[in-house]
Amino acid sequence: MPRTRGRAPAGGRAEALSQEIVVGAAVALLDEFGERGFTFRLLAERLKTGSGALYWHVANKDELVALAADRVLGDALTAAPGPAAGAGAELRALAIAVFDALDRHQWAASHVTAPPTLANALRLLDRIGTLVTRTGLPADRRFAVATAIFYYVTGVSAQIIVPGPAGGAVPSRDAFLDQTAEHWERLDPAEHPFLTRVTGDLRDHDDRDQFIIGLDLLLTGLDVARDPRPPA
Amino acid sequence: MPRTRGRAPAGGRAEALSQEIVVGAAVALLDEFGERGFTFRLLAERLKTGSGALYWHVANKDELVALAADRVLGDALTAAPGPAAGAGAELRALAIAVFDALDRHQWAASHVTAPPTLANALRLLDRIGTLVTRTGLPADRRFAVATAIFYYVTGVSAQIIVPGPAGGAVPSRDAFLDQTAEHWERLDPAEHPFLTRVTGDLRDHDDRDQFIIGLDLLLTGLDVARDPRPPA
DNA sequence: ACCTGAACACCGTTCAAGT
DNA sequence: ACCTGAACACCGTTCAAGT
Repeated sequence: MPRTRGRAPAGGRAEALSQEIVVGAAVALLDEFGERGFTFRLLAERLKTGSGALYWHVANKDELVALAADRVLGDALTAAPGPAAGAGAELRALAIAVFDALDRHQWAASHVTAPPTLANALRLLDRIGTLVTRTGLPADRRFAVATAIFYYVTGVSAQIIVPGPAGGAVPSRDAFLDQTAEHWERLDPAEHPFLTRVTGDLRDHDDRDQFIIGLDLLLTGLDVARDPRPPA
Repeated sequence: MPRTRGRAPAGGRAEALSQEIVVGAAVALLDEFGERGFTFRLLAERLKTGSGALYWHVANKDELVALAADRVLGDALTAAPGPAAGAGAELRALAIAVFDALDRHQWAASHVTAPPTLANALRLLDRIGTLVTRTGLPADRRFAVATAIFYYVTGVSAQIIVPGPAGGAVPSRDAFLDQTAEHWERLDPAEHPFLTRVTGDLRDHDDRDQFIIGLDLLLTGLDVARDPRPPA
């Protein structure tokens, strides 16, 4: 039972404020209004408190958003499936679980920084490193490879998951892709020989599949690094 | 010769404003003061104009920063070395040139979005796609692989290159790493079996090398995808 | 120890007015 | 067509005062 020292909370709030409550409310508002629409005033209102009160629980807005993003990572870790057939498969499932969690909270990906210092980012890197170890990779390469996978997951997710304008409003991803594809089609084929030929792929592609394709390239590379075969 | 219609520019500015001049000044100020310290007022002052004048040349601050980031990508493209021995080697050199350019302008990486719409981002993806084509990868996989490499380069760069506080002030990356390593050392080895064993690697690692290690994993994966060998 | 809410310093953007 | 600069609406953060 949480001790409630000092004055009882005002308004309708049942519990005293805590960092956990503040971060939880921040996640909800970031989901709802996006990073743009998320303000301390709004958060204070939602928590029925003064905006100054928040500074008792977090140092500033940057720290709060970082903590909110770390909580999203925590969701991914608990959502990730358990032991699978082989460390490689488990690594793949973990990475996809993180992508999916970040996709559900589009503002979050760009706030996961490296090297990790927050609790769930640390857990994630540790789990990746443990799985990399289990693939049999020599000890002197484990840190670099684990970090590379961590960077891929968070960095590429942030690149793919562009935080659409508002939370609920989806201004049609298809419309955006169509518009971009038309733009590419109007380019000069002499200057853009590749792009002018792949507009069909652009229209059809799926973001999650794209993430997985790159991930599989990376994991294949890991496989080769672990067990190099002589050139044919 | 640029036509200068209307009133001659005030103050000491020799030329009329243009989007090119505005973006150039924005890059300089972003380098100097970081994204935090970069304001339209400061930019207007630097250009000896009113802050409202900037809105004649760019729609808003977001667009201006995106254009500034795209210019950094342009630098990378002109800096990238020419034809190398093999498409794979050229791909690798191009990716590293982009990383280096983004490293020189730490605010830029997180503002390169996908799918690309700005001029230099389009050039970069086209160049990557052309090189991927030259490796001999079948047509139906080129788009996905080229995009994966593009995402890796921009996304992982953004993750690795954390925009230090101010522009010139370097609050010692080593100090930060030391501090993080100490943090990891204090973790419970039962909960973090991997991290507590790699603090040495953390202290010693080089960001650019890390980028390249992941890149090489990816390119190895591409190599295998292009020319799959039967399992041993 | 924790909360309140007004006050401060600042910022992006707009716009009527100029040339 | 392009620039000026004041004005508007808003925001993160601080802090004296409360309990």
